[in-house]
Amino acid sequence: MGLRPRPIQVSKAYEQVSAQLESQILEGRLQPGEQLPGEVELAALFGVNRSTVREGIRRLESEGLVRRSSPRKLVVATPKARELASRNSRALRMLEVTFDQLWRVAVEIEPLAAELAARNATDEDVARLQGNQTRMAKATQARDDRAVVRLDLEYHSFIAEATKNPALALAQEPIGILLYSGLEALLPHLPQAPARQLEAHGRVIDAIRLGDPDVARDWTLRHAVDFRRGYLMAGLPMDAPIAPLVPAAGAPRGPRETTPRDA
Amino acid sequence: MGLRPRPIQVSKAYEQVSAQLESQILEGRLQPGEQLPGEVELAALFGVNRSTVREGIRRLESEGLVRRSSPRKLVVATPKARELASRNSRALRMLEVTFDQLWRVAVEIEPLAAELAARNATDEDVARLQGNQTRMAKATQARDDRAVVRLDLEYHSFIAEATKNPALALAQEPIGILLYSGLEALLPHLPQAPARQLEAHGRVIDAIRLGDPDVARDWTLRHAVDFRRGYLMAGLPMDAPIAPLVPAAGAPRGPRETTPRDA
DNA sequence: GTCCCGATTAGTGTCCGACAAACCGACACT
DNA sequence: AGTGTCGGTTTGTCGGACACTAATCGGGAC
Repeated sequence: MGLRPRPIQVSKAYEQVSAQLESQILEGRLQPGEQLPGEVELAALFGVNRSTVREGIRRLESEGLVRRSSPRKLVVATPKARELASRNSRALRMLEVTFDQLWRVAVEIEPLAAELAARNATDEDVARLQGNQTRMAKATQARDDRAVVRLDLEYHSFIAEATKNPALALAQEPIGILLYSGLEALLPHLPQAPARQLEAHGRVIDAIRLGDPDVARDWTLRHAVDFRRGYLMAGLPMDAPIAPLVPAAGAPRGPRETTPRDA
Repeated sequence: MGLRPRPIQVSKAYEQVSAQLESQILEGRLQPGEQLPGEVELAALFGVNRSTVREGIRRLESEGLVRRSSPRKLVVATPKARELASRNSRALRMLEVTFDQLWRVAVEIEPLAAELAARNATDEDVARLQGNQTRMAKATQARDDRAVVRLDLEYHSFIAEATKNPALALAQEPIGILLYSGLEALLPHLPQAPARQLEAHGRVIDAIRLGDPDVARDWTLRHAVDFRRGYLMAGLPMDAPIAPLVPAAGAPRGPRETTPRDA
């Protein structure tokens, strides 16, 4: 029959605490920067024990809705894009997303990001990008693969920020983080890759500095296509998870039970 | 001077608990589906109090890395795309993203999503989309604005899922959720909007069913452009936050202090 | 032997009380 | 003015306790 039993859920007290605080924040009754009462006072207000309040607060903290400005002060905050990005990329890694899946999205988003960066970047953004480029040149010359990867990730992050578009940053960063981590596997096979990358970055940065969206877009697209080609040439698999969840080496594959104890 | 003090951070015990468990999960030593020991046992293993363990677990729970399959069983899990999406869209709302910012990203991503859906959708995906379309037709005829919005969000969510590309879904869903919530403000001004939407959806769904990526992409692009035009025609602001953080009606705007208590 | 039902047990949710350490603000001192 | 000291406040952590419920087990009915 038409009976559709919504799964009943007993609401634990600590969930109600975080839920209530959350809705107060989302409704704007508690505005970012505002300070919350201490744990004891909160406990009194909600009529629960301090331990319960603490568990509720942990959740809000981990979601970035509140933050400790100092160990004593709990203030309402807006989630930071960077933290969201890293959480999202972690999730993607766990979902065992493939290079191909990531690339398909990146090849559409990154050119847009470059375009918007060219439209909206501040002088400061440009300066940061140029600083990145300088360091990248050094790392390239020194053949420091690890630094190259790190700086590449930083470059993409700077671009995302320069767009002044949080929606874009949120969509792009997790993908960029994961995709360009794949660079690490690529570099040993393609010694010339960093040099090509350096040039592409340079062109894009110039275009951004000059406020030329079309050139920025174009070179970013080329860069992405080039990256894929490099990945193919290196013989790396497009359809395998970027960072497969390695089963603990030597451990039996069967469903292990309860404990993380095997030290 | 050149002194660059790295911000010193004391690591609380509950943070170490969640951090250790998290890294065990990310390294694959604890695999999804695996069950964790009870709180008491964990407390013993880590050599801390149960309360401390609980606070650590709250964090992992809220990040979707662990989940309670039954109230008694705590199992390792992979974060669910839907939950990530809602958290991300909440964050975007708090960042006061504008219609224009959202739309610029959506207009690039959604056509891609439609294309990939046309390539990868299963029969089941198509059936779900058709079910959505049927209900949308009813809601349109009944002029039930609320239902139209809800079904539109569902439509976009189904498309995202049909792509079989988690990276895309993660990038698209938060934006779609927020952008098409704007539909609610639009409908009263444009009575003909639902009908146009219905047609566009129908075309896209047909293209997906027939496995025609180009048509799916094309109609989705048209739909997005149309949406923007409608928004403009309705005289709605493109540069204002989609969902401004409303200060509680009638409340003084000054920086309120500590309490959420005014019931 | 299998199946169902009640008793048992284990584990979570919540509370209480306590204490050390850190933090913050104020005050005294040089 | 700048610095040291001090005391109250708040957090982080602990140990213990108890109710309630889900899983488990044992026993009786078939």
